[in-house]
Amino acid sequence: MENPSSSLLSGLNPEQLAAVTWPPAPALVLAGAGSGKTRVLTTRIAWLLQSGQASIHSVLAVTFTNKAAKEMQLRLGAMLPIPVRAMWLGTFHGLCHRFLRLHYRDAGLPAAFQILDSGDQLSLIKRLLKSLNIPDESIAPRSLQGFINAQKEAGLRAGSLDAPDPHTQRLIECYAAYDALCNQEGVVDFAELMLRSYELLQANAALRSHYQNRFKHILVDEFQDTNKLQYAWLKLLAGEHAAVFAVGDDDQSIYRFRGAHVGNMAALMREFAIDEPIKLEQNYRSDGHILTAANALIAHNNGRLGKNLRTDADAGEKIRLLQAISDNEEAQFVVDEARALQREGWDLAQMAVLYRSNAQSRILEQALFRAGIPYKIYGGLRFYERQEIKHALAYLRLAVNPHDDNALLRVINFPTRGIGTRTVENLQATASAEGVSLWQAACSTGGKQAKVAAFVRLIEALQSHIGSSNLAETMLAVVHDSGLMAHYQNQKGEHQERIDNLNELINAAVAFKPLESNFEVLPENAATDPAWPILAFLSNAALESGEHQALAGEAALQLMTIHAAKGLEFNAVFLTGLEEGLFPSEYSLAERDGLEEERRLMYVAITRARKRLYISMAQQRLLHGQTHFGVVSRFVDEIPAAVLHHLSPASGSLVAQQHSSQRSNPFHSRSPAAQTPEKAQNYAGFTLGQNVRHAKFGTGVIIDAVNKGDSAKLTVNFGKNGIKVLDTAAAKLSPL
DNA sequence: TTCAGAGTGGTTTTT
DNA sequence: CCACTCTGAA
Repeated sequence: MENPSSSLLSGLNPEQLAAVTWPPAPALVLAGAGSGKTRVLTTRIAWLLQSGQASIHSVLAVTFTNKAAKEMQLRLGAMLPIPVRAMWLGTFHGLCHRFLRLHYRDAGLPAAFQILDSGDQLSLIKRLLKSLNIPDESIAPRSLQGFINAQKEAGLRAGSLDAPDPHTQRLIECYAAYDALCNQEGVVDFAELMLRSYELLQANAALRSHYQNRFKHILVDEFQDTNKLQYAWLKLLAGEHAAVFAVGDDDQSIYRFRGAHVGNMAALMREFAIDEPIKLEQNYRSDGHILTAANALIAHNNGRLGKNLRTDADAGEKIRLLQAISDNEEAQFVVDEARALQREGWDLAQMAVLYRSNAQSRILEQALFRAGIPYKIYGGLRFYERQEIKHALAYLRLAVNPHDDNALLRVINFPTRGIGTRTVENLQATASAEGVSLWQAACSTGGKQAKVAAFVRLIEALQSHIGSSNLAETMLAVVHDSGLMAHYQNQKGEHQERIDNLNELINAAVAFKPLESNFEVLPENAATDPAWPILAFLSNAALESGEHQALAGEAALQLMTIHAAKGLEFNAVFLTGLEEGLFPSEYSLAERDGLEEERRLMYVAITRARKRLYISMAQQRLLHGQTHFGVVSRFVDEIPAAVLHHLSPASGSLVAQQHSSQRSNPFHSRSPAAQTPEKAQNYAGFTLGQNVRHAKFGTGVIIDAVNKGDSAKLTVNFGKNGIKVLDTAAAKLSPL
């Protein structure tokens, strides 16, 4: 009989197999672009569960984006019949949120605490600065926001900071005032979700040991993107015993500007005594020339952990390089080539146009629009960030947590109900004089002001709705009773989209699956508090506002920044705007190691392409209303000339002669069939997944076995000592 | 209170 | 160039 793990593990290359079946000890997997990183991560979880080494209770798996988390859930669910949603599998912020909902009391938070997204955070900061009489030119709201987030991401509270200069001193004071205000209003920003969780684990020994004992396996995706706080949180959760299994690629670290700390990879190796990372260097995505270019480019960086991608694919086509006279010509080139490829049978949805900054998209858009080529731009305004949606949610937030001043200010006069700046200022004065929230001030002065009183009654009506109806009915009431829907319906002009969005929000409330299935143990307020479904819905909206739903529909050319393209792949990629100053960006050159980060970005861009890669630049470009004259980016010079094919825009047909016949993707793993775990079979006294010790190779884990009469042939992964096949008749193996 | 016109500033982005 | 914020008049 075939052993149960074989179907799970079949099709893995030796490196992947070594990673998937690594014994329960800390490991760092250096996974190059297109090397099957997600597959390794999910297969390892499945293997740990199937071989009985772990239960879904003892695994924690963390990613950065909701997209990645969903992908893992999906794949895992396809491999094993398990209640995936109850697992601690999610984003850093999502898991911390779950933790804080469970332990809100210990964390010092109200049961109805709300999450601030970055827009909410910024408006709260503006309000704070105004109340402190600090003018914008003294401290810009955005810079304070950056300061606060950076401190939190480094795990630092205002009280523990020292000021090297008077300006920083002011910033620190504002930080302290900001935290106080958030506490007063019962709101937490994204970074606070992490920091509060970390501090709670650190301060509460009982809680800490509970979770440390619970999580035997901690798996981390995109580890190179973790910031210092996230790393500290992981370390605290891991305690002395958990097997931290981190997957990442230092060459794809492109988020330093928001706190990512590549140094965490070296720190992990040092602090968890990992001798050597496991390297996944076999690339299953790109043709040879493309990979050659990527390897050569990234070799210009210093301080890499060291990794070189290889492929079994053919060299494929050379990279096509165009120096256009102008940005218009560059855009026209993209249009012509995309059309030509489409005529050859390439799928439009499998082509992408990438650029360094969003500002570059406009001219491409115009050209595509004129040519009638369908396209889809990623990275626009997200659903939950649209103003009509934020307004509706603010009514809801106010209903569950009336002390949320941010929410009150957003909707007290929207739609306009005659409560102007003057009235609001009076409320703010009353509130700060009496040390109460705006809501309380509105309630107490409402008697004198009919308009304010009407607003108070509106919110109270919504509150009573919560007690008597379900989420969907409450949402319906919010959208209509607030006057929002009527407001957009009565306005002439372009408001149909907003109306559609509000209806879509009601649909989302109807379809919302309560978070209950995300908890094995429910928070204490979940069963008793009628507002719980609303809290769940609002949290979900804040944490998952980033999901750009891939629109199913007509095939469209994909336009996005290089950052947004990370993790994606396309048959053909147009990499545009390769000019000094633009890419690498002027900004980056001033920063320490900024150029290296830009080069990693270029590396990410190149490795998105499977079959065909175009690189283009414009000698003349209109930026901020001014014409810039650019020279070719140094990154182009760092690609070996042997893999480049220069195109000349004057030569008529730009499409090179070769036709690519392999459109279907010959590689790519078959997804292993769903597999029910079978009863552990006995192999000469051993079972799959069992940990064993060998005199010479140390401790390892059994990943495969075949019975052979009285003895058995065991395949054992000894971690850094490799994978060995041992005969129980000869080898001295003892159970651990 | 509201709306329209002047002014300003402008990487990358997830949660 | 364009999108967003602020200021002044109706």
